[in-house]
Amino acid sequence: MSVPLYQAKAEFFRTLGHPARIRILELLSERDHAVHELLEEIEIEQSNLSQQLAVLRRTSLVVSHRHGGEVVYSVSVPEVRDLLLAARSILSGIIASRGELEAELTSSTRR
Amino acid sequence: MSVPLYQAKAEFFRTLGHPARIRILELLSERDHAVHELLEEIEIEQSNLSQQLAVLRRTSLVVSHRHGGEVVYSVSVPEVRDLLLAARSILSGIIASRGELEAELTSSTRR
DNA sequence: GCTTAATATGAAGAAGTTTGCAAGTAATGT
DNA sequence: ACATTACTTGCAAACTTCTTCATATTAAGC
Repeated sequence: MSVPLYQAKAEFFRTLGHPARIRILELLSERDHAVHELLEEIEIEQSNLSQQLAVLRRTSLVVSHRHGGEVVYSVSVPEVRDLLLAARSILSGIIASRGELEAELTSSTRR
Repeated sequence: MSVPLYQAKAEFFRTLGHPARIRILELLSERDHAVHELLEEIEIEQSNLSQQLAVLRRTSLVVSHRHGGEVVYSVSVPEVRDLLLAARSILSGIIASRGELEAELTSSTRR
């Protein structure tokens, strides 16, 4: 296994490690969106959105096409959707067990 | 969908966004390892490894058990393995198409 | 050609992460 | 008890990422 693979993987995950970028990918995995449409859905400054889109473009997770006045973005890798779903299920598992633990620690049945 | 979910997802991915942490998870998803065993596999200072393990512990992705003199780590969420595999396949897709592109741009068949 | 809407880029400060070092705790062998 | 091996923690310096503001680019409508 080539040495810098871990590096590449880490970078890939770091790309996903931002709330705005996650939302962008979720919106785009439903359907293509123009930038101003994304801007309506996501609570973020215009230039910031543009920066986050640039990050996703750099890692080739999305591609953009000019369509008249608008720039339309789409996910270039459909499997990203599965990855987001997998992450969601892992996360909810973790949150659920954390919740149980907390409930146990907080409950008056013991302590 | 609760508002801070994107936040939680982003944090989750950020946890995976470090080469050492990826390697740790890959090693642990093969089998449990004591810290000094991980240390042999991963090129990193001992205290740094410990910090990265702490990060993974905080997010509940791994758990540790003292076993005599050693501390043994294990993945607490088996699905992490699938996630890493999914990421690998997406990544290699991206890298492959980037490679093609580069080959095209570099090749003397055009330009 | 000028204005406007849509998007991108650059730069600077704030915030967050990583790393290495020194010091701390814990169990084990002698 | 003391040295040793195995690990963790605290902290400051170096580095990376985020956010915002101002400024550029690009196409469309008048």
